[in-house]
Amino acid sequence: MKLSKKSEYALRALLELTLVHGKATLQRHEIAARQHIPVEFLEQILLALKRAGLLSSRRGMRGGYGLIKSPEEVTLGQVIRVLDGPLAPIGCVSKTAYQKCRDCPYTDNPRCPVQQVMGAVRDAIADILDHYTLADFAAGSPPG
Amino acid sequence: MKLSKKSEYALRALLELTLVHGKATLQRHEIAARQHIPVEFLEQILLALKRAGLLSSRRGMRGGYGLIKSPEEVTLGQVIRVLDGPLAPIGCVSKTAYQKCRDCPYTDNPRCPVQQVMGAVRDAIADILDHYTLADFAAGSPPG
DNA sequence: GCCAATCTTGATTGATTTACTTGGATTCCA
DNA sequence: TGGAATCCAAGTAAATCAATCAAGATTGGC
Repeated sequence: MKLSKKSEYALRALLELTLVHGKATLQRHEIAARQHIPVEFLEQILLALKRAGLLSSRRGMRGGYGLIKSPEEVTLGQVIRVLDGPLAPIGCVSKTAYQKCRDCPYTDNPRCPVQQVMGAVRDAIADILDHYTLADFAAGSPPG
Repeated sequence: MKLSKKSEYALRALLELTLVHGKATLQRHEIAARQHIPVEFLEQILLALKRAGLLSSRRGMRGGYGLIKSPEEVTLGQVIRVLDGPLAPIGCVSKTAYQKCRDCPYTDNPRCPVQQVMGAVRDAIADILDHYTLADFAAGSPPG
């Protein structure tokens, strides 16, 4: 049940980009300094977020990164899925990346006890993270 | 946000032991066969559950493992913590294994945005798993 | 008392993942 | 054209995961 450093850094980087959204862009070393993130590691995270369509970037001397979408329409769930994959604790209850469980005596019967509990856990996690936007996150207050 | 194979197998093994609770004990190969678990791997899981005080065991020819506690008083949260460690996605929001987060610009200020979201996620997970007993699990119906 | 079945314990392995690092290529602006 | 930035593919060291293996300890049955 762990969040990777990659996802944590991604959230923190997006926090900084949300704070300056509309006003400025930031270079990787600025984000790294503000959030104490190893700069070269941060780079590959920003790149992934860019490929996922969340960030724009600009090379060269006055380059940097900026948030493309408005902070109200990006959820933390989306971000974490980009870097860590599905939120579900187990493949057979994932809604975004379902995977049939083999080697299980119930083989995908929805009455499988493991599937039932983990389905509930997945829903609880997704309920929070898919409703928590970057705007909520930067404001430091839960959505609602 | 993943559940390890170890924890999954532990839950499935305990499911079998719950089903025969009070009536019989089971040997590791019986559990392994019913739940398709590699027997030597299962062994170290059962041992960990025994050390955690959940199982009793008996060596020799008519040996085997049995559930010590009643299925109503063992929660899935307890089981998963034995094998996978804390439920919290990040150390600084764990209640059973709190760890101060260093290298974070907020250094443990409860207003840290990451701490706020992940705290909510931890609570949601624990709310489910710490109220879901082995009895609920074996019955295939959520607690309540 | 001996044997075979069973649990107990610790070490080891191989694959994968994590958290970075390195080295270069490309782009932009002055 | 040169320096400052992003882009991108690999590589690496350490940890973790999922087993596997090899010996020992204990018990029941004969």
